[in-house]
Amino acid sequence: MGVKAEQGVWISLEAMADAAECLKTLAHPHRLRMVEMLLAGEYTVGELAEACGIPSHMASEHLRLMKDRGLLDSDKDGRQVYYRIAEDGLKGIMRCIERRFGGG
Amino acid sequence: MGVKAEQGVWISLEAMADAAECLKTLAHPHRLRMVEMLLAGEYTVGELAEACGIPSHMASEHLRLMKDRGLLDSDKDGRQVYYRIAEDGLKGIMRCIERRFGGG
DNA sequence: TTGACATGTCGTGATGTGTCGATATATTTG
DNA sequence: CAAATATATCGACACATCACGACATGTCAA
Repeated sequence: MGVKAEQGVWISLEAMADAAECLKTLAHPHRLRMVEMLLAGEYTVGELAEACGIPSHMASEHLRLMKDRGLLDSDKDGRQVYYRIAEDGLKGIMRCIERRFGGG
Repeated sequence: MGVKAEQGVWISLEAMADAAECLKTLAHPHRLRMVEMLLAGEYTVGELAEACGIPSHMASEHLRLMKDRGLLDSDKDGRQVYYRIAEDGLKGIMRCIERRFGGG
């Protein structure tokens, strides 16, 4: 007990606040599902909404939140809007989630 | 645009809810700092509190939250309490965070 | 036993978040 | 133009979260 490694320098609390905001944005079952899907390809608001079982105007709000925080980006095509991953780090996080929570 | 991979089966929304709860628990700068430290060794409530710059009774609340949700465990030694990592998956998540937010 | 110390618990007020219905905007089709 | 469709926005409400002070518990040492 009390055994600790020799390390005195940690990630700054400011960086941890950024990381926390990113995790908080991700920490919702529907948003996680959307990110999971978008890591595999592009989807419209309606497709993402249907996969989550929610009305599309709610999907739109989740997507806007993630876009505002830099996680996603979007392209308009006619009256549809395609979203895609903008933050590269999401791939690694989702891999961790799949390892721990997937196929169980 | 509209290019998507051939995949029809995602992690269940129930599993995503579990993952979301885990991420939400982690999504706080002080809790992230605590987890980062505990991945390197064992620390007492007071040591973790000082590293975060918060009173120890607040550190105690964060630690209880993470323990209640299965992320941490603790051992009492006299009047001190040592916390340690209980959830193996935290290692991978923290590695992602260090890659993306560390040293920058 | 008394006091100091480490940790934990409780109640509260401020702030943030999720959900939903109603409505708005933009685009295509007839 | 009018109707239908896809997406976005607004306002309101319930609910969760956070930081904090006050207080409680347990442990050690004099």
